[in-house]
Amino acid sequence: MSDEKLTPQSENFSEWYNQIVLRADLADYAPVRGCMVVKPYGWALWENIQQALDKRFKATGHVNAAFPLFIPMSFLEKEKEHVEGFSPELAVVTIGGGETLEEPLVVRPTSETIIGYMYSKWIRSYRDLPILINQWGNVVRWEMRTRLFLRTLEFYWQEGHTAHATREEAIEETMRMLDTYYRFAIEEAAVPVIPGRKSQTEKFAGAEMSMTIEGMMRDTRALQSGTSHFLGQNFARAFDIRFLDQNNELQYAWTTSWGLSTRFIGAIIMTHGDDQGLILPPRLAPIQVVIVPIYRDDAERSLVMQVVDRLEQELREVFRVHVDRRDGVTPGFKFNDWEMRGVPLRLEVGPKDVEKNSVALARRDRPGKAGKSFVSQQGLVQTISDLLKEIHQSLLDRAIAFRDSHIHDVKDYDELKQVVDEGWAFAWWCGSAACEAKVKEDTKATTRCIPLDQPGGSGKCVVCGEPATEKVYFARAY
RNA sequence: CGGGGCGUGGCUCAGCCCGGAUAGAGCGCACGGUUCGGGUCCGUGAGGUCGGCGGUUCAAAUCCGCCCGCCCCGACCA
Repeated sequence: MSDEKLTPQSENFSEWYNQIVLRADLADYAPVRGCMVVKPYGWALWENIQQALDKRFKATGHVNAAFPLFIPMSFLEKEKEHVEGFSPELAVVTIGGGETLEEPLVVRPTSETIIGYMYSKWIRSYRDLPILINQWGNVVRWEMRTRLFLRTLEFYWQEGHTAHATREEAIEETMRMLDTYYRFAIEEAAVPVIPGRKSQTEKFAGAEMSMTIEGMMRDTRALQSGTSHFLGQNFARAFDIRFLDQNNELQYAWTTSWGLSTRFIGAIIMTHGDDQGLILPPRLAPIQVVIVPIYRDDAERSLVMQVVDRLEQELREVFRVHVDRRDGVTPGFKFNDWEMRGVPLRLEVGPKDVEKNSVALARRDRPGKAGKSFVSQQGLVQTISDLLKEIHQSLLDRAIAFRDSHIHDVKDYDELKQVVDEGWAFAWWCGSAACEAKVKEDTKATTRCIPLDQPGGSGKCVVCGEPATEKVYFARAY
């Protein structure tokens, strides 16, 4: 499977990424340009992401539903910014059943329009609000350049769409879902994203305000890892989503939408991975503990397997466990193989362990001997449980340390230009699109977000020197 | 869409410039043995009409034309 060494991150980060996706068995290239096949191991990871998020959505009062893949072209055209933003990347169906369609159907690039249409049918009274619906599905955006997980023509995601009676409530929802993503990223994936607001140029097509969680990858480039949009009344007006309020007055609803996609798998890979391969955060890893039996001959084998089988039964109750029963490959090969696949914890059982009632544990976040320990078979569930928590924390700590050491509080424009080559710049910004554009032209860096966490006070825009009240991150992004 | 690179067994590539007879290697795969606490070793074997179409030629993986696809860099983007 993985016979050769990975290209080191430092040598060619893109190449490292591509190799890891293929060799860790997460996904493969599909026969259609820009499309991917998510392989079972990658899909298992996505399923764990889905479960973790879905639980959080349900806990905040949301329900799931499913809307059609096809959307009438005219729907997209009802919201001006929306159609302008998406029309260049639409896949359009013009023939169905051998006949030219009266109206072309677009394969959904996102579902605000069709859901907006349905909401206008469903909403009559303030008593019908709020509507809090999420959908797990796939969408298509005809991108120029694609990369597995990061940008594919078709991708899997969830999109939440809510409608509210008041502006305040919709904004509250927008922020709640941003916080949901933020906590998911930190608590489940150990990915220390920064929550903040998108600039007007970077916001979602059709939104009044877009919130984002931005992650720093190990090449210091930024990855937008999840978004939550306050759509104002834009889509309500376009689709006539109106209701009678308590005073019997007709009002437009306030809507939000929020999404997180399979791109997040890319975030996990590029936040934690090292030159040995993938490192998966314990709470999301499809396999949390892999057991590698070690033996020389049939006699040792049966001895060892007895213990392995017993431990498997015991651990299976609590963890996602896999026993590597492959014969004909050496333990050393298996070690490397599972490290490539990012399994957070490896458990080795050999003849010596059978004798001493012990096992060897090797943690993925600390390569080599440093991460290896020998522990008793007694109380193993607790030992492993503690260790997995520790691994989660150490992954998070490491990622935070990396992120913070590559964020530079820049004082002037020269420093900004220098810094964005190998990090993020944190700077005062006046909010003008012209200053944003200048930075982009000079450095290829864009504003990533205006973080919620602001130092307060005011300063001078790093580009034009005009008064500024907010600080923003500038970085090169995926 | 602009710039660059590439398409030869499953993978990575050699061969192409300078056309010539059964198209090679390493890895992987199958079988047998050997090994097994950090990517074992040996043997045997299966597997490719060289991206597609057309042209030149006695003869094309090799030369010419068109097309298709992929990767990297840019513009666009979850």
